[in-house]
Amino acid sequence: MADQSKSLVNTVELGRAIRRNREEMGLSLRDVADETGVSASTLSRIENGTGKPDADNIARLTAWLDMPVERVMSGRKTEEGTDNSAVVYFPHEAMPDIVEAHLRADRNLTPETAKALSELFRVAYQQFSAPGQDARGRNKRK
Amino acid sequence: MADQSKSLVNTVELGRAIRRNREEMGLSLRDVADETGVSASTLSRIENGTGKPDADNIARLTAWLDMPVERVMSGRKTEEGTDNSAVVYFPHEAMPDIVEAHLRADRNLTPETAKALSELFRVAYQQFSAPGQDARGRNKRK
DNA sequence: CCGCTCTGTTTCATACGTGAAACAGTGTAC
DNA sequence: GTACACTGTTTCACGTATGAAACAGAGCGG
Repeated sequence: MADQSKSLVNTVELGRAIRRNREEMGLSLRDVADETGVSASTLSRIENGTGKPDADNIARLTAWLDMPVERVMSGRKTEEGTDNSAVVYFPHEAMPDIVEAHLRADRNLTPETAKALSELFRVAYQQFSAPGQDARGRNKRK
Repeated sequence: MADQSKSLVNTVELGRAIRRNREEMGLSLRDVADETGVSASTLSRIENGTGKPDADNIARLTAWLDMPVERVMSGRKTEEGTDNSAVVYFPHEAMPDIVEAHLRADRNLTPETAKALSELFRVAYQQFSAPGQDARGRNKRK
């Protein structure tokens, strides 16, 4: 009998991800409610990790987060350990953006912390990047 | 306001997949119930497509089927987007490793600089990561 | 025939997730 | 001041998914 007690839905992570994303965008609960079709009350409960959202709402919210559902519904055994399938190589000058995106996606960080870290990283990276050979014009976008 | 009415869970496909898999293996509903932790009655309902299973049961059953949850919960597929092709979701605590790997892959940095940056990042990240939150145990029974 | 064991299905009471609406702060304007 | 508009949270009635148990067959051995 496969462990009937344990909840396979990571409500805490989902809640944190939503709150982070929402605050980053400067949206209210009711704004997100309008966008996703999930009521503000339910959103509040999910962000605070009380109870467990039903499948429809999980689908709506992960879609809104542009996040894979597996991230939240961990029925599968995800070969724990350094899953380097997550490591991808990328256009080199986009590094700060990539890091920033990753930081934003990291629900262990508050939005403020994520922003601070990405700023720190951006500065440090640009400081140290290509001190001598940045003759090649292609640089950070935006 | 995203379609509030439409169900985002493909119960029919899930039910069919389960029944096919189960009959292929020559298992009874109660066998699968024992393996997955989903009761036989619920399994019967799901196989016949009546009602909508909750998130936990979907997780359990897709795991048993070794089927990606996206197959059944079609909130939306990650297709377009702002060049997040390089941005992937990753194991939560592996963030510093990811960044380090990226830095190492960056040809604009000397190995020394890459190492220094990754060290800096690692320290800063661990410093700010996960301030107080821990997994709040929410299993009342067992 | 009866009894037994298996099957899938269907009650049934319970638990709980849900959205609307009420609530409690917090600004901000007048 | 006191209105007003916003915020997040909580209350509430309701719908519904759930598992245990009851049910209805089917197949088989005595």
